[in-house]
Amino acid sequence: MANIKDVAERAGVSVATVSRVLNGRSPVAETRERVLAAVHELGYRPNVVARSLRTARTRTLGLVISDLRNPFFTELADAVEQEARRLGYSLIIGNAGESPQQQDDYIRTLLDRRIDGLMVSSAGTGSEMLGEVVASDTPLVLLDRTVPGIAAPCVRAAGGAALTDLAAHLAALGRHRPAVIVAPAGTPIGDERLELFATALATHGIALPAERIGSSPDLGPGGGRRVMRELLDLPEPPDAVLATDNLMALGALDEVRARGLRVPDDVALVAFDDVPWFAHTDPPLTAIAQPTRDLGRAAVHALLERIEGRPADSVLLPARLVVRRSCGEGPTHPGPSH
Amino acid sequence: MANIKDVAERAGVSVATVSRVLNGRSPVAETRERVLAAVHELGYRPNVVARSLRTARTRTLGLVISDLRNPFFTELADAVEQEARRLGYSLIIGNAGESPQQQDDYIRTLLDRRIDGLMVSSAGTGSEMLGEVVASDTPLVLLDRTVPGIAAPCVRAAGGAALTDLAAHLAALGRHRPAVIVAPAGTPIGDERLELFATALATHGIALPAERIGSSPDLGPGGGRRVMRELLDLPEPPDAVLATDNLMALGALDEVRARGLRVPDDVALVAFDDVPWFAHTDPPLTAIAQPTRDLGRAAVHALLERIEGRPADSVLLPARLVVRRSCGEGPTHPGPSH
DNA sequence: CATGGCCGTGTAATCGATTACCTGTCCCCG
DNA sequence: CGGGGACAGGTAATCGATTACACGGCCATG
Repeated sequence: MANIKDVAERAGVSVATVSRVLNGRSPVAETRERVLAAVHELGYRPNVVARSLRTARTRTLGLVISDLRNPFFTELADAVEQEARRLGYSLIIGNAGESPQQQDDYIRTLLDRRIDGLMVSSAGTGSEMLGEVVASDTPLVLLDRTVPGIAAPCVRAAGGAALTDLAAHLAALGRHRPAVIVAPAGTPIGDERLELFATALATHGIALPAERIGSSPDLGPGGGRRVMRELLDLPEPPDAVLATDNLMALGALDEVRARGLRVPDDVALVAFDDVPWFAHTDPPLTAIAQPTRDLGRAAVHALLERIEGRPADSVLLPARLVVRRSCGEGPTHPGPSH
Repeated sequence: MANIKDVAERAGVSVATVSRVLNGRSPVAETRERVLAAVHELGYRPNVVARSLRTARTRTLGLVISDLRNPFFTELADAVEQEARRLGYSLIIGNAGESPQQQDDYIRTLLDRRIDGLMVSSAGTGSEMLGEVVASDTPLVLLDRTVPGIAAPCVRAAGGAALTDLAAHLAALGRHRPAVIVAPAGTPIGDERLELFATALATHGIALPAERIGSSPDLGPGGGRRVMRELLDLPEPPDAVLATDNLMALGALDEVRARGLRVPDDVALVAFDDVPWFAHTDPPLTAIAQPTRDLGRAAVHALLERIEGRPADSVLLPARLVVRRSCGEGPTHPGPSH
């Protein structure tokens, strides 16, 4: 593969001149033409590895997400990737698979590659690598999930308004025994959603007792199903369940159907995170939709601010309630009317 | 951030010795200890950019896929990423969004970054960049989709057996007016699936006339829905539809429901590509499942063979039919019995 | 006791770019 | 007509690693 020296020789100039032409500096028209011709004839492309070594910038961002197979994170990653690319950056996506160990592994790799900035949607709790990121001066932005003790801007959705709407929705439908399926206590975002929901319910005089708060360390469908089983086995089973993750909601739905029960007749079901598929499940699921693509874009922008040396603030974007049919009453929907 | 020179100074040795210790070459125990101590105290990590410049290897692979938001490709990407990481490689995922132009853009970027090898699940047809990849001697493996005229091993699923099973399944259920929703003619993989299916149907004496072969350049739900509309508007509408992509199947399902028709009562629906959500749609969809994770692993292995200078063969892994309820009869399934 | 080989380690070239600094030309103006 | 400034473009240092080659010390062997 041709390098800058080959181009210089063919154009009869020095490497410095070639570099200047390609980076839009001084040279005069005639020289410039010769260089560009040589570049074209040789099919020359600058070696970004060498360039990065010299300039100490890689024009690459890192994104570590909790679970690539979770459609919420997929869409987030897609949005981040598009925005990064639009701004001239490449993106390396790291998949932590909800394991803090794997997450640290990946952050390590990304730091080694000297990425210009890092976005992390943190898996689980305590990760010493995040501390190292801050110590290494690599610009960092947290995405979707905050991490206590880490001084970095966080971009996420504010669920308050949507959860208030949801509480009102459930109250209006006469559901008075709500339950929640959350990530284990200690996960900042789970705790927050739980608290906001409980507060919203309280304004309608509805309680959320501890036994109707179920959690599982497995954030996939399996975990959701197991928690739903426990909830349904309660002496006073819930008449409405909010799952704080879309995959857990799916598992919960499985358990309901496996028992021959029906949503929403026997129990209402709501998911946090709206994903396209929820419109096609049986029944279509009411969900709290995060502004996923906006979150991705905002994260990239915040990160670029930090990369360029400016401070960046945390960003909170509002989530909203999308009512379908899984609570007993939905919008008139062009679907089969059974 | 500390570099190799800092380590050398602190350990009282030369940079060469440090490099040798870290790469497991000669040095003697005592020197080695001093070096490792210095590495540890300084928190030294080798600069992979500099290393790559020198060694001309980046230990990074590229994967360009057609659409990150399509769950089939997501799972594929996830499998590829895990296997690559297991073998000590990083992965840069590029999202072509079904646009050949964007695909070429991304391939260009990846070549510029001097990735060690490239996997491409090609969007659409004719891409001159793929030719350039071959010309640049960058190891290349095609994934899921072949590209005529490109001499590279291709890893994909063989749909023959599954499509034969499907034809038998439909025949047994008395469906005699099948239709197909495919990508536009010319897309190698679409054509192939179509042909295999037609052949399989023929052995049961079932015809697949041209008017029941619908295609759309839009491979998302929108395209699927539009094609399904045309099919249902036929004077003799089909009683079974195979969509060769999971998102198109989803759009098709939408159209059926929007008309107040029912699956499978009014029309059977089958999707190529099984994704977890199909078990939760209304009704659960019968699908042809590709061995997605195996495909991802095989692609990485084939690519590494080529990177290490050995030839690599194309790989064909069998797909299989997963029967659910969208053709009118499914396995006893723990679901609501309505 | 001299010589040769081996082993551990240092010196310096190298990868391919960017860029500070210097040189040489040309032109303008006093 | 000479001096200075502007500007094009060349020379060489630099980024941080790897690695070919050289060197010196030690041991073994003739």
